[in-house]
Amino acid sequence: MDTTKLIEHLLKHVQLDNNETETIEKYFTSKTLRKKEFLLRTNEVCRTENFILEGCFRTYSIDENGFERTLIFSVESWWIADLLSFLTERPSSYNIVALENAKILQIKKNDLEKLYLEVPKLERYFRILIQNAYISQLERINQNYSLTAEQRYHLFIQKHPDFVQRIPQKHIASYLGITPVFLSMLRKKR
Amino acid sequence: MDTTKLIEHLLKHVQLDNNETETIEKYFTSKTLRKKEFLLRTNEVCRTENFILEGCFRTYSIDENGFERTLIFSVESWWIADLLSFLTERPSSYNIVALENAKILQIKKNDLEKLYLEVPKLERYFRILIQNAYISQLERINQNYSLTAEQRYHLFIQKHPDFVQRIPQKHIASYLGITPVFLSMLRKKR
DNA sequence: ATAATTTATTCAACTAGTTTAATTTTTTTT
DNA sequence: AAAAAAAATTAAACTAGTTGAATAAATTAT
Repeated sequence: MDTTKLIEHLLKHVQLDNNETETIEKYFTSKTLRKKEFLLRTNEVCRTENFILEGCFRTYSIDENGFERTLIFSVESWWIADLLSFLTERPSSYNIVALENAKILQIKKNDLEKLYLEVPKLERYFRILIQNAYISQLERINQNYSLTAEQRYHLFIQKHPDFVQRIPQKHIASYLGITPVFLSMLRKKR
Repeated sequence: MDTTKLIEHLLKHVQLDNNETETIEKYFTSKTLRKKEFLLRTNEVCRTENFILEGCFRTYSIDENGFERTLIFSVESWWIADLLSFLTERPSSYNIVALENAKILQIKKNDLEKLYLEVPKLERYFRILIQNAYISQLERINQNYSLTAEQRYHLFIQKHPDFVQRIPQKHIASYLGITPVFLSMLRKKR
């Protein structure tokens, strides 16, 4: 199991000695998923925090009319889980699906709690990570309100040029909160 | 300076002994603001994390057409700051204004960093807090996409019945991402 | 208390984005 | 390589929410 990418990422935010990195490594197991395979389905409990080594995931919900709402795209070196379900051990209201063949590292809730006790610096690591995630969510809410769909689309391709290649348009539309039809119209304009 | 409310809130999430609570208390200063006074203005750096003892605040941005977008309402026992500006020490793009006379406890960035070293449990405390905030932001994004303005309004008054009393309608409209005119039309419907 | 200012309401014309459905293009499967 | 399935495009009718402007109601200041 190759945890290099994970350790590298941890080291970007906190200092760790060899003992600590070894302790950390022991708690993770690796898993591969094929394209279209689900990491989590609605009504299941999200049992693991997952660090993406390879591949790309989509987190989405399904509303009462059966429409999908994409909330998050996640790629290499990001963490992915339904935090609410993971923390509360209650059924999730989200789906997480692999958009490409993928490889991840997983840690269970109990193990993460143990790990926090053994390597308290990880409290800091995750605090920083979630702070950043929170900040960008807030910015996203701000932009959803103040920008038109067209502006949001151009901002998206500018911020995530790689996603545009990797991810089907209809999912990008559902991330932007518009219909695939309207996205297609916007693209035609230029 | 009365830090009871702060300590009570901390104790809900982490265990602290008397030494620790005393250490914590020393780092905070208290401040009062009158209604309409600003805690933070666009282009200023957000120097403090603020714990609300009394009163109600509104965090908003102003778009290129001069329209206000309300992102957060915050009341007693919540933390309030522009996290991005606070962490990066760069100018904020948000305004934070008191909607009522208010009393807060403040801690500066350097002091908070010191405090994290002295009382590492606070890393955990803030991690948990921000996790929760992140989760509710994500839910909010989800709802903004899947619900109509009318549904969002009814959800809002159901979730925050107190806010409806305390906060002018036009701010609630700007929080919901609609015009005051349209909110007024929705209210008329029932 | 009165005047001045801000906030909320109402209405009608308007527009950004949706819906439905048919057609074309691309991707996946065999 | 062909067939099947999924994704993207196009067009036209539609609707949720906006805009602007005028009026009424509620707050704030003098």
